[in-house]
Amino acid sequence: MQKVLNGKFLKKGEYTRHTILEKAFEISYKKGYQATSIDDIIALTSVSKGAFFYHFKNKDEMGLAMINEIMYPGMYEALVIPLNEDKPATQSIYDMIKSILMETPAFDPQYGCPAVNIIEEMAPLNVSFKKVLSGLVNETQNTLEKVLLKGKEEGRIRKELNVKQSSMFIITGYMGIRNLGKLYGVDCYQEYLKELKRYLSSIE
Amino acid sequence: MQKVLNGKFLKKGEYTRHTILEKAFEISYKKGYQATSIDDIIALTSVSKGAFFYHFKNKDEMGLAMINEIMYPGMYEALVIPLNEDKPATQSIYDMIKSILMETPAFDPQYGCPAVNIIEEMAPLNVSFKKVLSGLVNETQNTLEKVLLKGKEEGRIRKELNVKQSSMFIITGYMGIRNLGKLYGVDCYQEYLKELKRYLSSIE
DNA sequence: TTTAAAACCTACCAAACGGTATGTTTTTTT
DNA sequence: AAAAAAACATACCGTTTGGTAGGTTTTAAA
Repeated sequence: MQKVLNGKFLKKGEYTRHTILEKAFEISYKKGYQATSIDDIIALTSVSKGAFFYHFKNKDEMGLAMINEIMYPGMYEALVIPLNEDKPATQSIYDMIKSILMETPAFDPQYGCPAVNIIEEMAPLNVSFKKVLSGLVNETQNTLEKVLLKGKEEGRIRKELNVKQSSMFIITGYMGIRNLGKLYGVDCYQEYLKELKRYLSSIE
Repeated sequence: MQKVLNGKFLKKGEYTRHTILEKAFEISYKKGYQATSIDDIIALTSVSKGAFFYHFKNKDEMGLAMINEIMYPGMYEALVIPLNEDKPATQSIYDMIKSILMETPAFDPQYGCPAVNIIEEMAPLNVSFKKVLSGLVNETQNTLEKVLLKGKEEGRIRKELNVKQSSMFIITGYMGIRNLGKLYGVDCYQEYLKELKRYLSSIE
């Protein structure tokens, strides 16, 4: 019991489990989830196949754990926390999206957004993935809605605005630009952000 | 020389080649490109593996042919042609997107859009795919730009609007809603379309 | 210090994968 | 009708895949 992660002490087993998930996240972000083999993962972790299957009863259980234990907290840090800062609603949303797009070194435009990728790939194929990913998107949309609603109350956003509709529209834009970025790189991020700003000012 | 396709007479070889591409398109739309095996395809076409490799020297060459010979014409029919109808710009764009989303029986919300799917999956992994898919998106964006420009000239769209920016924003929205639809189905299409209409009226 | 549980390792397996080699049939040209 | 080219079929191959069996080491509780 001497391994440390984020200031927490972990049992050895918990630590290896977590590194497996982290490495699986890294590889599947670039190669896709299905194309990432268990052999790929254990090669990068220098953990044996026996250890892998001690912690996860099959690949998909690992994949679900990866979403819950790596991507969920990552989404929280990149999205929920910044949106709770005390700024005008539209500014807060714009800054958050710009920050995710331009200032997250772990994300490479050519590989898009891990969450978007795995939705695209796995939601149609596996109901368990679909459920847990729906939960993740629900949370981000709820957070956006709250910000827009608060903006309304502060009189900074149009009273007639349908916040559910608008927050969904913002999310689809983000998902789309992450996809387009795979073709055109950061250049198209800039143009997207400009038009996003225009859209946001249109709801003020 | 008696096989007929779209009113054209095809040599037998050309016909089988085309059916291979069509079936490959069908399966890979639902399973993903990489997860679709050659055995899957030949099982559905009742064509032998020898025939497959007579027509394509490997799987990726088939995949590229599938994009060029199936998806490209499909994009043309669903996008370019409708946008050239004589309507006000924003109306034309809205109708086209609504039609693709709601009135294309071959597309199932849970499986998204074939073009978006294969961009997401293959653009980061294979430069040949990236190139041909960039071409496809370029053409759709150019078509959108032309429509917006024409709308400007007719005085129906704001003079200050950056058409490149706006057309890209519209495309990212479409890509995103196709992704979100995998989680929430047609229900979210409706809400997206409402906000799209709001956005389009904001550029008038 | 003993003991039991947790954590891990090695070697293996059947199925599926993309692709090839070699031959046969069908179609077209001469 | 003969010859050549196009179009296909069958059987196979090496590799990779997710997963298992069975034993060994490491850690923590008694």
